Amino acid sequence: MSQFENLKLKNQLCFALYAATNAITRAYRSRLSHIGLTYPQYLVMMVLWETDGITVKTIAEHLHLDSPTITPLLKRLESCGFVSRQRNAKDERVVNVFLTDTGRGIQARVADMQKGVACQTGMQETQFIELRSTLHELVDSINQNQPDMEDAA
Amino acid sequence: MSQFENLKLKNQLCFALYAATNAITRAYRSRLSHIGLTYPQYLVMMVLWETDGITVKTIAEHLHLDSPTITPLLKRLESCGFVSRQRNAKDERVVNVFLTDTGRGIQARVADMQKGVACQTGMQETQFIELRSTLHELVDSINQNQPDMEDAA
DNA sequence: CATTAATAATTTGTGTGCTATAAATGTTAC
DNA sequence: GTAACATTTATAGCACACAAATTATTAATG
Repeated sequence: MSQFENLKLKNQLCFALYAATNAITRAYRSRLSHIGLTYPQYLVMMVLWETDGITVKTIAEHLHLDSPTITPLLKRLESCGFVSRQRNAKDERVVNVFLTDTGRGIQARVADMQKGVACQTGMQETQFIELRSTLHELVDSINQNQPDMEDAA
Repeated sequence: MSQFENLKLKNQLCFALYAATNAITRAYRSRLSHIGLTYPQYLVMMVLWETDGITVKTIAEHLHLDSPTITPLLKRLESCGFVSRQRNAKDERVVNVFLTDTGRGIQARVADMQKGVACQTGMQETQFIELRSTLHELVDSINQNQPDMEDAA
């Protein structure tokens, strides 16, 4: 047993997460490219399919990302014809994002594609659900225990 | 129950992974910035602490990334003084990467920092190990079931 | 009412992560 | 021994993800 056993790559939970996310994103990438979406764009579309017309800020909150991250992403989605962005008349600071007919139209194709990836993971339903649940707990836990106060320790 | 229940964000395993990886990377980012490393750079350093002097290709294989991805990363590590890159004399296609004294010297500080993140996850040892194991299985499974043959389906 | 504070979105700059391609070197076939 | 092929790295360009700063608008305060 070496010193620094905790710094071995294969013992790291963070690396296991990192590698798994990269792997599954790669699995989506080739399939999504046929539809004309990137993986984060696919996530945004899922948010809009659930709730059309919401604001940039709300989309960012759903994805646990910042507005600056998704602003250029939404512009690309708009230039591809999947969404339209409209500044809110009542509060002109706000931009609402709406699905176009095209954006709604690809939903069935995306659902098919999604099944393909699910197969590729080769995971049982029960294990799938448990893993998903554990990961959501992890996210909540990390966000609650944020130090945040910049050098408070 | 709506049609397309499988396309809801909160039901997605991939999004749970994506969000968890983003959250844990953020947790590392603030801590690593004091040391002068980014998160992927930290992963490379862990590889080198285990095996100094290996090639660019081998590092990439350990991290499940491609050489073009880590080449600029290694250059930044070199300009920060953590590693040195040396072209192999026997086979001049190959570049070996070596730790500098500085690169070796930060290992203890990084080990301390790592404990802080482990606390922030608020995870029990047994759950930690099980999650890590499940994720490694998932990565193997995705990589084995690669379609790969470009439109074979 | 005017000034200040807060909020929403964008802009800018840095660092990945990928694809595609090129360049350099090594290996093999003839 | 030279041509064809494979391997390794580097380069260029696109798309995130974030921090910090900016702009525009609204809300809050005296």
